[in-house]
Amino acid sequence: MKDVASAAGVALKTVSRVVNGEPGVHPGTAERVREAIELLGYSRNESASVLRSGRTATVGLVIEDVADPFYAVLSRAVEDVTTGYGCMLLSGSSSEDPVRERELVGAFCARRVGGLIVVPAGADHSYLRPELEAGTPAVFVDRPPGPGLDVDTVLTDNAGGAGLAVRHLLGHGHTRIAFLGDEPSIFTAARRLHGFRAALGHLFDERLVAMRTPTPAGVRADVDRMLALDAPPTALFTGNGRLTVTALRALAGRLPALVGFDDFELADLLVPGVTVVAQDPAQMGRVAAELLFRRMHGDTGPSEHPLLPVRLIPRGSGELPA
Amino acid sequence: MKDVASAAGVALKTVSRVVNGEPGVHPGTAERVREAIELLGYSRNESASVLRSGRTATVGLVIEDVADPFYAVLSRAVEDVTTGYGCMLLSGSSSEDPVRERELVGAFCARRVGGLIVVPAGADHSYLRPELEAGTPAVFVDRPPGPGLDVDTVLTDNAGGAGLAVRHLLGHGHTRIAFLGDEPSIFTAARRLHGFRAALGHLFDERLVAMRTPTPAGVRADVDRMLALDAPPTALFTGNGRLTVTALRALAGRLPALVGFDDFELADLLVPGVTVVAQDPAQMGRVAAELLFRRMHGDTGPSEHPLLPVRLIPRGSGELPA
DNA sequence: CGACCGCCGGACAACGTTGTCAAGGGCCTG
DNA sequence: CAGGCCCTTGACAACGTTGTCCGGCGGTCG
Repeated sequence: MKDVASAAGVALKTVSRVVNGEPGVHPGTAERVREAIELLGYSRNESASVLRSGRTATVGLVIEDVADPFYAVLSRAVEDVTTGYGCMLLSGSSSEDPVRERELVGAFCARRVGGLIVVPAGADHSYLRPELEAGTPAVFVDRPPGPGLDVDTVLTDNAGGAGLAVRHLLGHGHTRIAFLGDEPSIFTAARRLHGFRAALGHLFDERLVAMRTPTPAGVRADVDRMLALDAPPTALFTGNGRLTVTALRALAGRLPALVGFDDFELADLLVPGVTVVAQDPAQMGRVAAELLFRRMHGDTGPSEHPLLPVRLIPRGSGELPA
Repeated sequence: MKDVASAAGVALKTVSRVVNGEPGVHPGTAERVREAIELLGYSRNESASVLRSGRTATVGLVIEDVADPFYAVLSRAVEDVTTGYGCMLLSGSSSEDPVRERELVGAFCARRVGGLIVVPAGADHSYLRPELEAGTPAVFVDRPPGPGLDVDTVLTDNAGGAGLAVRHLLGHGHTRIAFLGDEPSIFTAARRLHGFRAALGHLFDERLVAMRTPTPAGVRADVDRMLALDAPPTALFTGNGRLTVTALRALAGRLPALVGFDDFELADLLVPGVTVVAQDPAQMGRVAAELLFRRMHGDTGPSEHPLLPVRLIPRGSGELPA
């Protein structure tokens, strides 16, 4: 910048003004400065700018895994909103590891992000308190923070969605409905189990519930065990997209009625089409990002907790008779 | 940091030494400093650190769209390697827009990233020259840079893969093979067309080629036109994952033999299973990232251009007879 | 017992930018 | 014609950290 200033024959500050589009610079001067910038291939040092001004125009996003289509779509939505506000997005995958989550948040804060969007992996987020008090807003997405932290959240109606699925299957005559879910320590899995149980009422049977990290072998074992019962299930409710796909492979043709939580590409092309309770990850990302930017722009109202609706999409597998 | 220093009763520099794990600090002093850090919830200001030292421990990644599973997996692989080297990953989606690509690269450079991994959208990358000369290495992935830029690339054997697909179909008796590809201005699409044409030789028929951005309506029109020919194709080669899926929908049961470029989840569960020529996006990301880190660590050898192999996975759709 | 050496801690400048404040010059108004 | 105001420009300090250099203290060797 010093070089640009001397090349254009002006003071440092004038170059700074031009670079930042501040008013009060003679158009001719500005043009000369711009030429010098072009000529020298100058690019502003963001670090120095941040250091001096305290502003970063950066937002941090912690998700579970970018390679998971659900979070990939969510990321993209957040990125689009962020870009729309002239900000950059920093993101990282926690791999469901609380330690990694905390490292990522720490790295983002050290880079002085203006705000955080977090899909939490851990159960304790007291480490965030200093940042929140320092004025860095945070929005929790898909799962709430640990106890004692009053921040905005954007959650899906997990229990309601599970209820929707169960009632749909009940409506097609099923009374033996099984549930395959993720680890019960994961918030969404627990909420979906809750909704499942509540909608089934006295029809709930513990033997028809299996909750674990969805590995092919594990899911196959669960499916085999359930199908071998004296009174096997006639319908299956799978608790997330990965489980639905894993279960379809494990079933290998022995297809009971099936409704899955989460939509996925090609669900419509399978035979039969897979009926799902669909969330909208892009909407989730947009809502969270917009909320975050409102906070970053100074909205200090009480914390908000929008609950996003789900939608049942019948495609065939959920409409098979009992 | 100043506060930490006075709380611990030491000088600024000593705190700096502790934070950076530099030698030459009495263990007891270091412990006192760490306690003060913990107590005050201090976190180093990365901007100031970068400004002073010039080092960033950050890598920039420009891809086409995080929400695309191919790039999502690639991103994750790059992120894992980056994390392994103690670096942070900055990434952004260009949406196939050269202007956006350039903006992203500019933003990354302004943040003084240590290196760049780019899936280029544009055809001219001379704007990168100053950065490269300034010592910021770059690796181009999936597509080469515009002419006149001597940088590392990591590409897939696109033409070879297309040839593999065509010979597979020829081997099952097909002589009328159609090609649906993306915009020919996209490098990979052009290379795949090239391989397709070369492998077909005199059997190549221009009426059986359609190249465009894969919209459902457009692909349907292409498919309808080809199937209505006097001598319709008996086999179809689709030029990327998105096209394969779009074509499957457009075909709606009128299924000729089909081989797709790119593997995709559930390809094995469709009926028949979809035969594909599979790339390995994770490997692509890893190779590119490792190469970049070698450059960042000072390897100044001649530019490298690994060509990643592809693999034909027969699943049924490519083995249908003519 | 004295001098030298090594180890540890501290003072200070500098990184590149921007906020503050002030000064110069031209133009409008009284 | 003079005074004042606005527009444009510039000088300077400060942001938080780290590299450089120096000083003091204790131990060891001659």
